Amino acid sequence: MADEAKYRVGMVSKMTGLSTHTLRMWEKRYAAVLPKRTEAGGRLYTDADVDRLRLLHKLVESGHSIGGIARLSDADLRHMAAAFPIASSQLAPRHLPEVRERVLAAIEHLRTDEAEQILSRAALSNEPTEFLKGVVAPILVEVGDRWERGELRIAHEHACSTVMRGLLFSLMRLYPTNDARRRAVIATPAKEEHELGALMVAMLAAMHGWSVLYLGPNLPAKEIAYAVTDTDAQLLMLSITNLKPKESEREIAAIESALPERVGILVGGRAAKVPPDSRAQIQQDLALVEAALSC
Amino acid sequence: MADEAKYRVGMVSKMTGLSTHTLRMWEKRYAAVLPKRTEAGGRLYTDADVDRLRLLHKLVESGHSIGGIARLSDADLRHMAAAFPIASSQLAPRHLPEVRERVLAAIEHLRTDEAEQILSRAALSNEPTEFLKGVVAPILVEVGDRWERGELRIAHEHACSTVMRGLLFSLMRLYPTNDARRRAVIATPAKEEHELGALMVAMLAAMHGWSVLYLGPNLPAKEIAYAVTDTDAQLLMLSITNLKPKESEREIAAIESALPERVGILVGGRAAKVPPDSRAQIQQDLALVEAALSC
DNA sequence: GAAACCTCGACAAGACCTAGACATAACTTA
DNA sequence: TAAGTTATGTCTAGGTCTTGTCGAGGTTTC
Repeated sequence: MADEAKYRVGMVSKMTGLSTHTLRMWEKRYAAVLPKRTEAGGRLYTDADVDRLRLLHKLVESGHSIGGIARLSDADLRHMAAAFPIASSQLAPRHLPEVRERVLAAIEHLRTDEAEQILSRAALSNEPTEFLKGVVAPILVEVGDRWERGELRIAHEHACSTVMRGLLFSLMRLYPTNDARRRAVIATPAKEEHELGALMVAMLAAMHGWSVLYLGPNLPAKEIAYAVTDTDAQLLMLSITNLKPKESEREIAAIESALPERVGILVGGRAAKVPPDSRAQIQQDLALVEAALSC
Repeated sequence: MADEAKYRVGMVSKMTGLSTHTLRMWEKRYAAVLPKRTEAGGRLYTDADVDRLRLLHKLVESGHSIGGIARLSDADLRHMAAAFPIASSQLAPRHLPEVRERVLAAIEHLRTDEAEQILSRAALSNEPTEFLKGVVAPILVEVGDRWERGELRIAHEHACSTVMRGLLFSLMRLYPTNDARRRAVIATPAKEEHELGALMVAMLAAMHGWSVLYLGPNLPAKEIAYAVTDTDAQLLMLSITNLKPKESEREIAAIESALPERVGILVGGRAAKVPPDSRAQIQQDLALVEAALSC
């Protein structure tokens, strides 16, 4: 259905912006695409052909010579196009929905470098909280959903997590923390493997001048308590997205009982649940987390 | 499909900021790069050429004379470029054992920011392979050992992994890859959670100009195969440190059977084990991995 | 029958090629 | 210190190659 040859040359000309002359020349001289023919000899292009021609057009406009790139594989072309994003198309993607779309498209094709590039730019040209709430979180949710619907694979989910992890980590380091008085420990309790929420929070905390000790996912209660005590931290932040309510309560109770009174505890994430008598606060909304951090 | 030289001199001029005159002169007088030619005699540069020219340009701008550096190897150039900004500040401890000691001490006190700082400096003032073999790997081993001896806790191990992960990730991004021809997928098979070996290899690959798709740990065979096929990669690198021999063999066999012939497979890590009739190569030594990557 | 296509050959603008001259700055040597 | 040498980027001139566009003459599609 999709690989049916259906477009004639005039149509393709309108679709790609290349003249029919040019289309024929690119075929004759460089074999850029080799469309099927009707019995009478008329050219019939597929969707794939059109995509390829668009790509070639874009690359030629950005300075490549058609003779040099016409015979490269589609994959190579896409890769080259990703390497020249600055040229015309993506100067400053400030519009968050567009950023999301483009990142998702890149993830879908496993082009992590492209995703990283778009994300880094967007991160720098947007308010950090907005960026987290409007780009990072929605993308993670969307990728998760699409995976559950079978539209994406585990490989995509891994690629996405990896990109986000690296990005958040780098962003976190943008904020040099010298404030010894405000130290926060951030981690994920035992059995909770999902660390991206914790990373987002870590970034927010670093941004607000906290000195962050980020310990990553899946850490036993004892260890978390030890880290907090040893570093004399004032705040412990936990992220819980996949635990059962019982597990969540148990872990938090265990951590809490091992901590000195003065330590604040902030728990976030979809599956956060604290025991009834706990002093730990649940805070789902990133903006509220931020508010808590800035005081 | 293999060795695509695709940029003509005008394009390269735009990419590097050097005039076409200068490009030709550097070639004629100093053989700085020796691009392939079209049948008609036109220059055709590869991505590697462009990278090299960028490097040379940078070094020339920072005071070196082109005649003096034009014939040096890529590795030497990169080394010079990395060493240059640090040379003046001499803050960086060059002595690797000292770096190790200081990082370990920082980890012991959960001072991750300090560990990061020392590591970043050391990374920039040393040959990457040396850095990996002399600092990153030994520290990971040492932390593991001390943990087993009860001298360090899980929290330390987590903190250490987190720091290293972030560091390797950032270092990987230092090498922008425009080379569409050499694509590598790097991951860890199902059940293998230990990703730091894979990250080290990913960094090496990026350094050698490979375009790296890093997928992280614990990925099922099908997914790995899908990613390789979908991205048209030439090389798959796996790291296996904690699997049982049987598991290792099973996973690799599964991956291998789902891959096209042309894809090279390189397996590293303490617990790497391949089935007897496999075409996958085992390579434990980072220097040898590097050798495999540079050809 | 008009519009859309086909092939082939021609053409002009611009990108490139080589070779050699030149200007400037840095370094050597008398 | 002055003069000579070397290193290096830029320019010109004359010729070749690349590539988009046109037109002529004929065929297919609607």
